[in-house]
Amino acid sequence: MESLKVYNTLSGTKEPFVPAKPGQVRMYVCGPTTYNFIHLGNARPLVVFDTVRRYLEYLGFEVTYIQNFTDVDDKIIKRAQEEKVSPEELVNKYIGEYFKDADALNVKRATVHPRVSEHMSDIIEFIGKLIDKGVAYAVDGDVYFAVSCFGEYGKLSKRNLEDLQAGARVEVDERKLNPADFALWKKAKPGEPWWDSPWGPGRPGWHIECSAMSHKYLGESFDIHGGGFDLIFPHHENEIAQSEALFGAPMARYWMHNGFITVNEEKMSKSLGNFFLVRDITAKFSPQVVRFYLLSTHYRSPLDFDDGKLEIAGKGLERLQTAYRLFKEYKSTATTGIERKTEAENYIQEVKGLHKRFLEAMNDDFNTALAIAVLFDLARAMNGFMSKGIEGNEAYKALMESAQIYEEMAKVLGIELESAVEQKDSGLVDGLMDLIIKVRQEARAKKDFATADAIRQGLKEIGIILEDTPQGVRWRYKSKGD
RNA sequence: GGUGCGGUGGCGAAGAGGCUAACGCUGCGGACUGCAAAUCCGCCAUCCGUCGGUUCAAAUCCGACCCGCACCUCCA
Repeated sequence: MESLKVYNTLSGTKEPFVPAKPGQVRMYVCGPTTYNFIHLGNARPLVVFDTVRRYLEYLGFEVTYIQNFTDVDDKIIKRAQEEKVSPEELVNKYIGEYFKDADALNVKRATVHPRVSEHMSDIIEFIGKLIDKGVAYAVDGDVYFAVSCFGEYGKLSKRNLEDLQAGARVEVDERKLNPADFALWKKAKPGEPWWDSPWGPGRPGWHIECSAMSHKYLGESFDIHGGGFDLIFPHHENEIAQSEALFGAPMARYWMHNGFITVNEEKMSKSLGNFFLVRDITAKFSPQVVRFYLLSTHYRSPLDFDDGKLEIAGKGLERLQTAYRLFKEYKSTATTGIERKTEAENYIQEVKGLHKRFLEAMNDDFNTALAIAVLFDLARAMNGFMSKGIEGNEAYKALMESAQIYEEMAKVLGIELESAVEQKDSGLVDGLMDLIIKVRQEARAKKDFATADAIRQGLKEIGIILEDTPQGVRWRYKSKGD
């Protein structure tokens, strides 16, 4: 089987994935600027790279995962002034809120979540070294990186300095040596937060934080650097310039970029104002559905958002969860019967084939859309096997094995197989339901279908679904969308 | 203007030289059922933006064109 391949923005091709240190993966993902709740566009890289991480861990790599918080920034200052709170308060609030959303989406915590405000000395030191190296210069309190000193500038975004100048939409600052030079340190303006530095009071430019912090936690050269497509230029291009000019080594071996979420085919962004907060979406749909939806398209493709798409995702996820629920029931009521060894063996062969297809999908640049398709195939295989009423030891073992593989796959994708509304809370409810079902069964036995249907309908209205199956009566809580 | 990505059934979405073009939703037919639901079985693109070309063979490669999107400015 082909081993893992990763699309590298730097080369524009899929490359075999080989980390610098065998068995270990060091990755850095650009995190949000914490001045608001996160929106769906922010959520995509979280879920995508969390899935990348989960798969790498599944493959047995030890993953060091760093995700920063940009907590020093113009927009934060502005927002803090508007809300009449200090930038610190604002940032702490939204970092707390960030974790609520990320946790709900099943995004694992990073190994470290470094914050700019807590790494000022690292950043200042980094800038100092760039000046010493002669690739950065200070001009009355500001410090700029001299792009012309870095010969490979533009290699990530595939542009050269001439192109950039031709397309420049920003007014030229006469103090810069080259119009494309970018700020490493910005002189403090009145009323803004500032830190002391050798160049006077000020604060870091946007790009330097990632160079300084990734260096601190992952070293001069690490394996994967991830983020959204829109960070390729200028953010990641500038990070490369800073880090590689200083260390002379490739900053990251693989650069991965996720596509955008669009709304009516237009990019969802804060500046366009067409964004949807994760918080507002999860008020209508379960966070699990949101995660499932985000993974249902390959991470590099654009993904259009509207409620209808989430409804469809919800139905799909429910199908997967139903299969798992049926398995749990089968497991608890499994009986011994006639051995059907051939069927069991055929089944397990099919399951193994599906498992292989799942790995192939994930190995092909984390093709979660295909991986999910395999999950559907496995769900159907399990349902089919169970519905045949095959019994006996071999069948039981085969089904247990398939369910274990099913669980593994779901875990790699971070998808919960047990619906959030599934928790059968107390014995009291179970007892009451047994009683109600018994009464209804008596009505059915007497062909009093009016009563039976009224009970079923009534339960539905309070959120409980009854199903009369050949195997008996089943009940479950209604999920969002039912 | 420069750079990059994409156009696959009613919808969403995989596939990137050669099995009947996955998978999900929807729809239709069947099994099961008092009915409903769930589940299972089957059907639904002679065709992959358009026009040419390469090839024994193309949705997949090449060229031109049309359309959409993104980046070049803060943005995931």
